Formats: sequence, C-alpha cells, structure tokens
Amino acid sequence: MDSKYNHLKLENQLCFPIYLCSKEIINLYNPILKDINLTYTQYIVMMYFWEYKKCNVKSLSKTLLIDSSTLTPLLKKLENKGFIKRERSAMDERNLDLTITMLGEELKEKAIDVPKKIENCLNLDSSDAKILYKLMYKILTNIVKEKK
Amino acid sequence: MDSKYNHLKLENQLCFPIYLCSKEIINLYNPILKDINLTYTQYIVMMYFWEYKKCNVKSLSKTLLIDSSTLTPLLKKLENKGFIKRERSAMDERNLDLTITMLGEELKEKAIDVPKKIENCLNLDSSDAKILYKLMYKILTNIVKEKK
DNA sequence: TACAATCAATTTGCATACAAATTAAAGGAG
DNA sequence: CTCCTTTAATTTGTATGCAAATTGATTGTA
Repeated sequence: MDSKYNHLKLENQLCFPIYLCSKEIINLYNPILKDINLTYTQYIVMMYFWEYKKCNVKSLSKTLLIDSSTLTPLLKKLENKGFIKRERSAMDERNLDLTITMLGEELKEKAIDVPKKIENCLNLDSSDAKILYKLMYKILTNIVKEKK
Repeated sequence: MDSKYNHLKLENQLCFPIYLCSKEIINLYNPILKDINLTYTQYIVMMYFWEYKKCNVKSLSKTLLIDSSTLTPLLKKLENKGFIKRERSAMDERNLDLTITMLGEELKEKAIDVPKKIENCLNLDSSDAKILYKLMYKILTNIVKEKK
C-alpha cells in the first residue's frame, strides 16, 4: 500500500537507525570506559588531548563539534579527576588554556585496548567499516556546509 | 608513523563520526519539529503512534530501543500536549495503556513534509542511502544480539 | 580616550539518556 | 491462603546536549 504517509513510517526512516546506532554504541563504550573513569564524551575529549596535548574551549568545540556549554562542565570534571589543567590565558583572559597532565598522559596506556573491544562488538568487516566511515563524513560535510 | 596508539587517534575512529552524525541530524530536525511542537525523540514516538495507534511502555521501549525511564517523562509531555492518552490497564494494573488522540492523529498531517526537508539537508543519493540503511541495521543487529 | 560592538567562556533552563533503586501489582510454590 | 519472586512503570541521580542569556575581556571606532 502506497500512501502519502509512507515517508513517516518507522521502517522508512534513515535517521532513526543512525540515532539508535549512536546510542547503542555509546552504551557499549560506557561500561568499558568506566574501568578507566571516563564517560564516552570525556573519552573523545581525552583522545584529543592524547594527540594534541593542549587547546582552548573554542577550538575544542569547533574540532569536536561539541557545544562549548557542554564542554565547560565536562572539562571541569576532567580537571577534578586530574587528567587536564584549566587556566585563564595570560595573553587574552577570555581564553581558557587547557593542558593534559601527567595523569592524563598515563591514562592513554590504560585506554589502549578500548578500540579493539568495541570493534569486536560491532563485528563489521573492514570493507563495511571503510564504506561507513566515508558515508558518515560525507553527511557531516553536507550538514556542516549547510550551517554556514 | 605507526605506533601502538594509532587506534586511539581521532581520525581512526569509526564511532565518533557516527555519534557526530546522530547529533547533527537531530540538530537539523529540532528547529523543523519545533513548528509542530515536537522534539526529535517525541517525533519518533509519535511516528510509532501514527502507525500503530496504541501500545504500552514496555513494548514501546522494546521496539524503539528507548529506555522506559526516558519514556515515562516523555510520554507525560506528549499527554500534556494532548497527543496521546495514558491510563492504567484494567486487565493488569502494572501496564499503562497508551493511545493516540484525535489531536495526535491530526499532527500527522502537519508532519508530512518533515522527511523531505531532512532528506534535502542530508543530500545523499539513493544508493548511498540504501547502503547506509543496511549498515546501520547490521550494526544494530550485532549489538542487540550481544546484549542477550 | 570613551564606548559600542564583538568575543570566549560560563550559566540557566529544558529535554533526553541510562543505571540503579523503588513502588505497586501479578504470579507461583508450598 | 501466604509469602517469595517477578514484572511494569516510575523515581532518583548523574551526565550529556543545546538554545538563549549572561559575564568579563578585548577590539574597533568616533
């Protein structure tokens, strides 16, 4: 049966399974990350610091596409856990200098098995993974372009 | 440069862009849905009601993969807006019978252009969309299987 | 140099999202 | 019939996530 409401059927939604996948994947991560005292979003932020060592709220927000009003409390939590340092920039006191600490660096070692554990749960072969990776960035590029 | 930390680099993450896509897509939906007084999650739930008319919290939670403790307050909001009715089942008072109202049915008409608007923003050709759809359900199937 | 405009970060308010505990009802073994 | 277990929904507590307003610092301009 074809009706004008077909586009509103759950089984015809593309975004719904993307939304579900995202949630379910985060639900896979969280118990694993709990062992190293991180949530999923905190893990993403720490991956940034493991790679680049330092930044400020503005640039972090731009790179990770996480709103600064989400980052502010999250960064305070990471500071409380001792993984990063937060201090006002001397150059421009509007900016907040963020730096990884020794403890934060050490955490990287504990996180080393996380990606493999998740990979096992997703159970995608490498060709599917590659296709999916490209499609996700294609969508992201389209959306971010629209925003401007 | 190949190191044991390569798997922890942001650019090598597959789940991160999925998480970003999900968020950015919801950010596309919300301003559009605001016109018909819904949030994205409420829209998903209403799509269920538009198709199936009635259910209870348990079955809704199982079908949509949304936790019942998320649904309880959300369903109360939909009831306050007049889109659904909530009442204890006479057969088994543990269950809550959920039914769509006339106003809820009428909302379907107002939602009819939503899918097209989103489609335009995603800007995926139909072959990419089909591939992505299948990949999402493949992952979901894998994850849900693991949970048992 | 005053001062309006801009900017970075934060705060506020609201809506998920989920684990864990709780409540109330139904089911089942003795 | 009684008590123990299970079940459905709710509540509680914590963590995002984002729009909108606010704060404090800097910049541009008359």
